[in-house]
Amino acid sequence: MKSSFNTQLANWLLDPDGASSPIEDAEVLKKKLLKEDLMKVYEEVELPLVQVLKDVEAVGVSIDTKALQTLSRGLERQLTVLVKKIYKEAGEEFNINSPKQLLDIFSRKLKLHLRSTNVDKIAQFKDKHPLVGLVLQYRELAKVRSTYVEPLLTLTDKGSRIHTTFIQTGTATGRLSSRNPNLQNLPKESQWADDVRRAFIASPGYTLVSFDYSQVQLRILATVARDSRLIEAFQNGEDIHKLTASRIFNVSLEKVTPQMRRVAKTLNFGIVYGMGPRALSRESGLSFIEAQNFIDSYFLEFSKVKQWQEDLTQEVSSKGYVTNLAGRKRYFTEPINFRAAINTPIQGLEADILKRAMIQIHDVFSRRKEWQTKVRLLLPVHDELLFEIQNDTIQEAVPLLTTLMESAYTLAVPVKVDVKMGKNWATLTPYKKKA
DNA sequence: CGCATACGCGCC
DNA sequence: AAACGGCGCGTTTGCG
Repeated sequence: MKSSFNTQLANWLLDPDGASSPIEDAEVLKKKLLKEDLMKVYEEVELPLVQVLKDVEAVGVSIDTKALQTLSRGLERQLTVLVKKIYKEAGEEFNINSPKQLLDIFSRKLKLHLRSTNVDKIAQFKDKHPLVGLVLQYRELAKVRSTYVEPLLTLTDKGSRIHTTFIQTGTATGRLSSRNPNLQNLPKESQWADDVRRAFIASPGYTLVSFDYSQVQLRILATVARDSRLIEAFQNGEDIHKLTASRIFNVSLEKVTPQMRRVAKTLNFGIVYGMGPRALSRESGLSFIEAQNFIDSYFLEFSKVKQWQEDLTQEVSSKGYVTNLAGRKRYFTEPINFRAAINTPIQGLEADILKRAMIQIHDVFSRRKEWQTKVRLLLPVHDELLFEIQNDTIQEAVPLLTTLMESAYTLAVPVKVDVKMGKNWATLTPYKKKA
């Protein structure tokens, strides 16, 4: 089979931010890929992934359009009621969707002089005036309807399946993105999440099975920072957030309260993003000083992580780029965003792990003709793969898929996958191996 | 009038 | 005063 050189992939790998002008000539691009040590990730990951994604797009996800239509009508009705209430409370009609007009209303009617109307800023004033709560309710409903329910109904095909488009060359870190519709940002925790996700169903005779990499970014951090404490904790299957809590609060593991663990969890995830005290205090409710102290304690305890961050900022300053363990590369220009630089090798390797898993799985299952239609990849979501599997094949396929995902890439710590299954995407329950 | 931008918000 | 990384999208608003 003739496989022509993919210039789009090559251009993107050479400069995933798309800052420099694309080079057209394939021979020049090949030389550049070699020179920049990007040929491996091109040949082993991006090129084979093209066909995998095509297949995934073609399969699509089955949608319960009846459920969506019911949801749509319900939202419509409730929104009508809400709008009336809001106009009444405000004493006039205005465009609730306009932050500008909303600020004006808040200022004139509530004597609340704000510079932003986002939920974090205004939620605290819910008790002060009923209008605030009503507006937030309206926002939630309007968001669900206009961003999810209506577009999903529009984009579902005659066979009740929806086909997203994956953008393989759209992100700076190596992740995929999804559009028309974006199936990677469906509500999960909000009040309406289940109503939306219930509409994503398994084909008749199939079951949805999701495979989630467990704390993969922290496992990558442990690996790249070579932090022995983190590595040990993952090797021993310890509760990583509890461990962090114990260290930063300077108490024994048994004395860690749920509260302390929560802060530690925020911090653990934040570290990956280069989080500062301000962000931590905002996220956790701690004071700025407390947040600063916890970050200091964290770096005192996990000094290798601190060291890794410092080394990396050095490197990006001198070389002008960062790479991840898979060889993927991202250039930074002045002024360098060091937080992005810190996050890039972690988020990027996560993407490479998932991509390698997808390719591996595609290879294995396309070789087994009898399994081709029985195990279908429906959707990658950054650290998760959603499949639909024919009911009589689940017991056989799940362990194999789990193993393939867990062995897609070798880290300094075990790579673990959590499996859940169900008839729709809202009600997945942990997979239990049959005895 | 269409297009680009800002805002706000959903996910990992 | 401020900076927590990566996305896509609906709506409003300003610009040309």
